[in-house]
Amino acid sequence: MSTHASDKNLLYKIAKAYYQDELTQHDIARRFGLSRVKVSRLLEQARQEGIVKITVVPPPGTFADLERQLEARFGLLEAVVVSPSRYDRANVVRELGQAAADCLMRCLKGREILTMSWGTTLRATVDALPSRNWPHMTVVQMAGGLGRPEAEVYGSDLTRRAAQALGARSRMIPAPGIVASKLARDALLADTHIAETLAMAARADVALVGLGALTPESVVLQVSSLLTEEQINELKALGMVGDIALRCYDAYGRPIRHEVNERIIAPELEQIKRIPRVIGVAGGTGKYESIRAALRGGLINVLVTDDRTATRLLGEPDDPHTER
Amino acid sequence: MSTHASDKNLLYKIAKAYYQDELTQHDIARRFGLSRVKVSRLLEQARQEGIVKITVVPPPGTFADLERQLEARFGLLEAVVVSPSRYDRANVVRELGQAAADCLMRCLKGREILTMSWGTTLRATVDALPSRNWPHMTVVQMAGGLGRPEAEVYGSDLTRRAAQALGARSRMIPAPGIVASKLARDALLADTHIAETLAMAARADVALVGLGALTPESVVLQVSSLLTEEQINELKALGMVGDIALRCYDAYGRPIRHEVNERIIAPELEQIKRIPRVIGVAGGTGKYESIRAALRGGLINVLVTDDRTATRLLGEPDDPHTER
DNA sequence: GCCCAAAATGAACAAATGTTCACTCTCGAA
DNA sequence: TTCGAGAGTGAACATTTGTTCATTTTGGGC
Repeated sequence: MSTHASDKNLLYKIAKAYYQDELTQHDIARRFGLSRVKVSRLLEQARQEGIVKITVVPPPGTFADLERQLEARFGLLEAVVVSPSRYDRANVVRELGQAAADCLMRCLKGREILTMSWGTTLRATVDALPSRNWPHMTVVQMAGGLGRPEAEVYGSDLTRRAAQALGARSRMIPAPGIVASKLARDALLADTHIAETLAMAARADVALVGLGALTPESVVLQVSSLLTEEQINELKALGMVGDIALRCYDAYGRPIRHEVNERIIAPELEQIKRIPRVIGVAGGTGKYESIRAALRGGLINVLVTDDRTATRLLGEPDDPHTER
Repeated sequence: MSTHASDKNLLYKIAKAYYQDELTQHDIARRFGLSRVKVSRLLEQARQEGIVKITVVPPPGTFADLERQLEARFGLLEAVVVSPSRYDRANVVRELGQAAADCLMRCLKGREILTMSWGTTLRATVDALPSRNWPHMTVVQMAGGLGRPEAEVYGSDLTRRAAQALGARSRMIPAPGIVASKLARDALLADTHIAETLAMAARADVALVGLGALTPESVVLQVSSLLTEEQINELKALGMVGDIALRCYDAYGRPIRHEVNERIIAPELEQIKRIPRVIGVAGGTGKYESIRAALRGGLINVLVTDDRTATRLLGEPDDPHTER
């Protein structure tokens, strides 16, 4: 329903008064002898008819629209896309870490429970954390450690360093991530401290996780002492494309049923999904399938990645399996 | 204070979410893990920094900006500018009448007291009134009549016709506008009905008035039976440039002190100024000085005129005497 | 490490805006 | 004329947004 000229003129004058002169609808109503409700409706009409145009200017050199598409497509709370200056693994990881740290800091206020796994990307994230003094925050280790206990890269190290940077309390899991048998795990879970720590991780406000993939660097694939070649092949055969905190998932982000699950010290995927904010950080070559799966399965709701991966993720047709 | 790229990116995403996706600030806050207040502030910043641009598109073929300038310059509630198809007096008056009728109808709701003077322009206005059924409205004659009582153009005629068109009650002044002596006027004002009608006019919600000018067609100048040539010259000598409902004013819209005032049956200019909405209708050649004076003196707060006069009114330097 | 000024924060409040719903008005048909 | 459908209206209510102010946090100097 279009209106004739004199009506448009009124719409224009009211819109000018509202958006330009910043009068309130109440004032405009009094001025023109209309009711406030009517002014509200006329403004609505002015927007409808394009008399008022609101544009949001994309800041140059950012990937805001790519991010918005990712958010929309995969139902994310937020997507963060970085454009690495070089695409070698070390640099991608460093820049992802920086972006993830920014993104994390933005949503922390200093009184939350933060849980985190470990991995190269998260290490870069921790390295990029600014220093704070947040005694009311707790950083909780999400999964048991891997590798030899004296190797500081995995296990409690990142949690400790993150807590230190933020001036927060920390809560460690003094146990390996994969143990030799279900029995061994049950024994460890009988330990009050370990059980409570896992419970705490499960009810964290924010989780910060890396997305493992089937690349040669993969942590999971390297612990040959506990996972045999055969078991790894079984997992692959069951469709495994990646893991979050040792919990393996298939191409749709569904947990893989396998005996190995019973030997892992970490929250289950279903528990992780219940955490309000799960920030997944991953990018670079080889992570694509794992990220896609985590997105499809709704395992994470914030994604920090690089522009190439982002573009690739959007390059596919829509997919009915996508959950969120 | 400018911000760096990643901040702008956040501003952009929030602005998009707010203005484009129409999420509430509350939702956006939850989504990005911020407080609502912060989102409000970031949006403010986004507008400041020009990330959000709001434009109001002027509808073609109207004089909205001319109107807005008039409003701003003379502190009007509203200005209405028409562009007559031809500039002969008859046509200008007809189109002014149409516009004035629209403007009047827009601010009437059907329960007000409307008071009106008379004149050719107001006649055109009344002719353009649509038909309504507003039994709770009252149309009050503002000034006594002029000319021979049997001539229907002046006096009560317009008031009656306006009331009829609107289905409203009417209230007439059964008396001439200018009488022979102060004594005669006092006698008339002793009449309860006349006195009450004038009082009612003075507390009207809306007044509709023509602006008289010193043109040959002027009604005031033609009533030679009551105003002598000499008196008219005296008025001119005192600076008279026009009148509203027989009340003469000078170039700054100030009332002119003269004996004639005491013989007029109409509210004083000061009383008219107190009416919340005084719509002045005038345009075409010769009305300029009178309009300018009425605007300067704040005698009217809504002006309906033609584009040439409007342009001319804006063409002058600012003037410290202007009141509103 | 400690301290301070300045900036940032969010809870509580105040204002502005949007929405609903019962009612009124208008217009056209009978 | 009367009648009724449909549009239009604004009071009351609900929601959203803006502002203030006491407090916290931050960054920088020592």
